[in-house]
Amino acid sequence: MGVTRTDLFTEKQNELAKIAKVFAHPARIAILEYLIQSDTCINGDLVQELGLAQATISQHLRELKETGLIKGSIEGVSVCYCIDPIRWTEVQHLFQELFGGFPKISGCC
Amino acid sequence: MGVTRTDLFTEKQNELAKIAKVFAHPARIAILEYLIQSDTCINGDLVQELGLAQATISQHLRELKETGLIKGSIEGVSVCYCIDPIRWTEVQHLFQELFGGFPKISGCC
DNA sequence: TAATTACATTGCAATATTACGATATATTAT
DNA sequence: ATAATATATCGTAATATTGCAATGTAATTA
Repeated sequence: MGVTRTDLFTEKQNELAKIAKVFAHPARIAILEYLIQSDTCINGDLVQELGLAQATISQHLRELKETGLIKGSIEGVSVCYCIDPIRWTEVQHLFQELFGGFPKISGCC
Repeated sequence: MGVTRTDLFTEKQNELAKIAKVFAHPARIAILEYLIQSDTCINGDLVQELGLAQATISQHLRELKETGLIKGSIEGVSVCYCIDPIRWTEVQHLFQELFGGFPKISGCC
C-alpha cells in the first residue's frame, strides 16, 4: 500500500500522470518559466534566481531532464539548460488532447 | 527539509503546481477521462471501472473536487460527478499560457 | 600540478502521497 | 423503525518527495 497502481491504468494515462508530476512543483514551474523568458540559460543563474540550495535545484533539473522537457549542454565550466522544443510541443499536445476532450455532446450533468 | 518552499515562488507558480499535482496520478486522469467520455457519471461506476478500492477512489474524487475540476450532486442514494466546465476552461488556459510562452524570440540554445 | 569554479550525486531527515480496511453517514426501500 | 445501498471519513502502513549539507567530478586557471 502506498505505491501507485500503474498496472490498473493505460500506458497513456500513466505517461500523462508522470509528466504532470514534473509540473507539480513550483520550483520546476519557475525553472521552466525562467528558461523560456531568459536570454541566458546558465544553471548558476537559477541558483541566484530561485532561493533554493544548489543541490535542490540540481535535483529539480534532473527531473525535468528525465522527462525530456529540457536538455543541458556543457558550456565551459558551467552548463546551459534549455527547453527541448520537440518534447515541449509533444507534451503540450498531450495536455491539449485531454483538455480538448471536454465538453462532449453528451449532456449528463 | 521535506516541505515545499512555496514562499519562494509566485502565487501563480504555486497555483499551477498545485493544479498539476491533481493531474499527476493515473487514477485521477482515468476518472477525468471517464467523466468526459461517459454518458452517466455515477460514482459507483468508477469503482467498477477502475480497479481501486472504494475508499481510494473517494479520496481521489475529493482531490479533484478541491481543485474545482469536478463537482458532485446527490442523485438519490448515489452521487453524480461531473466536470465543471468553467473551471476546466480556466485550468486549460493556465496550461496554455505556460506552453504558449515557448518558443520565444531570444535564441539562446 | 594545485587551486578554483560549476555542477552532480549521496545520504538523510522531514513531510506528503497512496492505498485500503474499518467505520460513519445519509438516502431509499421494506 | 429497520435493513440495504452508496459514498465519505478515519486510521494506518508502505512508499515517494522535498530540501540541504557534505562530498564527488570535471573543466579552468594560476
